[in-house]
Amino acid sequence: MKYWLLKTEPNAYSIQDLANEKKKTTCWDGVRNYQARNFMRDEMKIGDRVLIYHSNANPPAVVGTASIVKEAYPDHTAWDPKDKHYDPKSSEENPRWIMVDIKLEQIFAAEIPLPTLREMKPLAEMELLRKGSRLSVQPVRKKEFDAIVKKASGKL
DNA sequence: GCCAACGTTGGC
DNA sequence: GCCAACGTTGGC
Repeated sequence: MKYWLLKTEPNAYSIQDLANEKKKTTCWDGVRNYQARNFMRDEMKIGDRVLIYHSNANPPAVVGTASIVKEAYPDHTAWDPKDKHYDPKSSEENPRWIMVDIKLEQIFAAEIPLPTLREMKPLAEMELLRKGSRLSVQPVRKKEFDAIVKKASGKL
């Protein structure tokens, strides 16, 4: 089983929006970065665990967890000229972008803000905390995932 | 709103 | 294949 972190801007789509979905499940559409796509396409499997991160928020924070419930399939929003993430180079015959479905596991009672993440020793090498890191879909080490969930449960 | 750090595009 | 110009991300 693998561990991941997915970024979302709460202004556009927050973890509360996910909680409000039927079955607390949503398709993770709109990813338009090759490295992020490749992680979703090649490595994400049903049952993998996910940290949800609110970027461009006050403060930016890890706000909860989810899991993968459907593996990679074409992102149809790329074919819709009216969609914000429309890409004319993607077609039904040759889809360039893909998405997965995720299901909410838990919203942390207390989110973990970025400054706190930076103080946590087990997260010293975390991709999210690297200077200039912009990847919206990124792998997370088990010890990083566990440390964050443990912190959120108030056991640290 | 600013701007540093990236990623992509396209001329050559 | 290089690289300048441009667009985007995301913390502050």
